Amino acid sequence: MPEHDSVLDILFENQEMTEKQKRILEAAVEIFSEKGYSATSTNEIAKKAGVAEGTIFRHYKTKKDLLLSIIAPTMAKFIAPFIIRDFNKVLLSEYQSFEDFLKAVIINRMEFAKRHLPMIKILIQEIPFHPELREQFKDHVLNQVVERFTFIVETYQKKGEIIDMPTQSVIRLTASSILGFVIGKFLIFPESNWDEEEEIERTIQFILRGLSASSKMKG
Amino acid sequence: MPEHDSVLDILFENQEMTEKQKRILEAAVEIFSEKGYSATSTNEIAKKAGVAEGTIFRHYKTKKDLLLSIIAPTMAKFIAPFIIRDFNKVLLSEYQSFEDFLKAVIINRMEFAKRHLPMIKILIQEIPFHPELREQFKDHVLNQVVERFTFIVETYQKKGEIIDMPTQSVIRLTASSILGFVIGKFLIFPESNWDEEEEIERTIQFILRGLSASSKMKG
Amino acid sequence: MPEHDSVLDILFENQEMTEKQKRILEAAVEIFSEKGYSATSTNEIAKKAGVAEGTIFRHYKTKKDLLLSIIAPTMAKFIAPFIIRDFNKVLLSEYQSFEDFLKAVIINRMEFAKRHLPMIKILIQEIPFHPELREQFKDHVLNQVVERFTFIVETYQKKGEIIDMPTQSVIRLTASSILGFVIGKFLIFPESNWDEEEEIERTIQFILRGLSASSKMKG
Amino acid sequence: MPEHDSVLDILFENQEMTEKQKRILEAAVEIFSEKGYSATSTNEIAKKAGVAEGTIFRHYKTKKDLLLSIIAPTMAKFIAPFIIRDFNKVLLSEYQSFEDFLKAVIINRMEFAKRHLPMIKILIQEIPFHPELREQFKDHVLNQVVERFTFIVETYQKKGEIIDMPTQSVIRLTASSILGFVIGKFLIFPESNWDEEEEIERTIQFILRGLSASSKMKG
DNA sequence: TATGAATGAGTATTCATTCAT
DNA sequence: AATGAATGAATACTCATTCAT
Repeated sequence: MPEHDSVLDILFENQEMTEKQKRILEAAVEIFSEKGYSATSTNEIAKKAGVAEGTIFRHYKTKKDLLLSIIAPTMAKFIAPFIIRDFNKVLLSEYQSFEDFLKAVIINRMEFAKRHLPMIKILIQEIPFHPELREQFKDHVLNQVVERFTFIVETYQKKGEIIDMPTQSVIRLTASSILGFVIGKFLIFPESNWDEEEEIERTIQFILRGLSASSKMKG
Repeated sequence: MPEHDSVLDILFENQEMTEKQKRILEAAVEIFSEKGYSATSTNEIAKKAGVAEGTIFRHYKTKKDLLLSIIAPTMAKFIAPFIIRDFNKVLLSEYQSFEDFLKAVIINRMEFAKRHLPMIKILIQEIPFHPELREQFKDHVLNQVVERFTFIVETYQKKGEIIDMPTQSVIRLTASSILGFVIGKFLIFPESNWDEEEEIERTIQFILRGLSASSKMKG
Repeated sequence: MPEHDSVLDILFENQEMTEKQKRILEAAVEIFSEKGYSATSTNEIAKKAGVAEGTIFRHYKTKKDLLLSIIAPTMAKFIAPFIIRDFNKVLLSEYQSFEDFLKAVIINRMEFAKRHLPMIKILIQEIPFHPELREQFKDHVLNQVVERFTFIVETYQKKGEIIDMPTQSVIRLTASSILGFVIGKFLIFPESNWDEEEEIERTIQFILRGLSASSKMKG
Repeated sequence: MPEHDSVLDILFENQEMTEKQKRILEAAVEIFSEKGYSATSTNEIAKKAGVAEGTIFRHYKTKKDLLLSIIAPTMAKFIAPFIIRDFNKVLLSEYQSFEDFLKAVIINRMEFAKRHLPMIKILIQEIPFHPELREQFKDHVLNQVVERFTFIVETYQKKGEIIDMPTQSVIRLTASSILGFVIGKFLIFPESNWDEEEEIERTIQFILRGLSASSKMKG
């Protein structure tokens, strides 16, 4: 939140960028997220950015390069909070219960997703079509998240707060619920007016109950 | 399920189609699902189908027409089981508990999704970019599903089997969990070998616990 | 000289070509030879040929392909007379002296070069810049020519009609003199009016004397 | 031969040039000779020269200007030895026979061509495509050479050392043989290892015999 | 003098679509 | 019903050149 506070702040950080380059990124994010990467022409981006088409290629060697320069930092920033040093120590000392921890994480990352919605949309839409992005996503996002959360999940499993289940499954179910909310609210029904706070609360409670060890459901 | 049992059966039903037309659909589904609609050229489809490019346009006025002729029947067939007459009556008489019902639905539709994976993938990928598809999806899929399930959900809510929560939220959370599984297993990690049955069971139990009215989580 | 007698006949032979394809070749040959391959735009070719730019690429995958489809047959036809069966036998029985033979060859190939001047010009201009063309030229033209002529040259060397010198040098010196004439007359000074027949005769006599074994020049 | 001994010395002479300007010329010569003028981009030259693209245009108004600044001095230097004052007097007093004279000239200019090969290559390749260069070449090179040599050739013709033939033809045949050697050895087969000295000697003897008046070839 | 961001015209090539056969 | 040649608009990208710094 320093000098710039655009939706694109995470793309601008630590970079010397000309005004035009910023405008190109801005336009690209907007159109990519609206029509998809493939259906977007560089001509269109140039027009919206108010620059000559050639200018795009002075800054990004190819159209794909432009896509990557949007997606890569978005992925990086998305998991940034998880890869601080002593992640586990901090968390375990800071949050008393799994519920507290989960709430904090969900709300925090949901804020991030909401703020950077167009980039998240691009990310979700394009990953399936670009193998190298898929690899990057698996290596730098999924694996990192699983790695960081394993200890946390196991800790609360030992405490009996959450059910005995492979960490991967815990994460999958949790992520599904959250992404389901984000995608539904912001991407599928952007115009309908949900009571956002209440829906978030419902989602969190759903996850907590779903993972709770307390009541045996089967028999 | 009659004479043909291709992955595309649901596209062929009730239609007189020439051999070439079928091959076109087949090729289109495969390439659309691999590279996305926009990134696919009709030339490519023609080549894979082994027909002349002109032949595609004899059967489908435009490339978009071809896309619709894949997506529309897929949406229709996906909700087909829900729009039979006396849906509620049948269900309530057939399944003793919400769990039974939910299991049946999930397993049935998951089978469908698995079988018709490429079409499902196209559906998911393209809906965000085509407003008319989005409308169609809302009107013919979401609304239908919500409508059909409202009575069911309310019934089990009254019985105390599931928590008191707007039907829409129940459906959203349920659908998120299921789609999260399908997308994760088949689209993001097609090569990794999950224990499919066990993961399905975990997903179902997660949903059931998450929706269970039994244990009060918040104090 | 069958049904077609265009300058391009050697490019059309044995091919089913549409009228437009022929016009494309015609235009390409003309402009390539005037401005060089690199300085020629496909747009320009299309305009001169009276076709849409896309039509070029329906027939030739790339601009380079178009170039090759001009150069390859030209090289092939240029050496065609030399790779008939029993080349040596025919020659030795047909021509009494080396002079007769040389005259026949020179006049014949000079006719060819004159007739197909634009293609020859393209060939000469572009070979230095396309390694694969250079290879093709060495393998399919130079080597073939050297191979075919070795026996002939040796025969006349034994008879004492031509000087004792490596075949390659004999061919180099002969070719230089002929090409020097062709290039000078047709490519460098196309407008000046030489007495063609007399210059050809001078060139031939120059070669014959230059290769004659008779008079010892040194001492 | 003074302070600088680069291949480009003839381009640098009599000029104040910045280091960067020299590097630009150097890069241009190298790339032009490798890929041809048209196929070379100023960007590429700038990169190889290690300067900004704008710098090229500070020194040469256009890309063509850059080409001319290479070709013009090369042509000038090539004929420089011929346009000294009292050219004929010097020659006739210095060389006893036509053979001596021819040998001296050939070896001297061949040295020049060898040393400045890339420029010679550019010259040969580009002259056909630039009318103004062609004019310059005719006026400042060909005509000069013919003019200077006429008296020499006629002198030796009178002495009976060389055959009776128009000076232009004598020059053409001589030049063809020499250029044929240079182009063959350095441009077409740069990698093959000819016995250079011997081939030069063969070429000279070929020319001398070819031009000799001694033996009447035609009966 | 030198830079390098910026440009707009131009490049080869691809595209969805048409149409005569 | 099917072809495939043909199209012209659009595509991503390159070019020589300009200009403010």
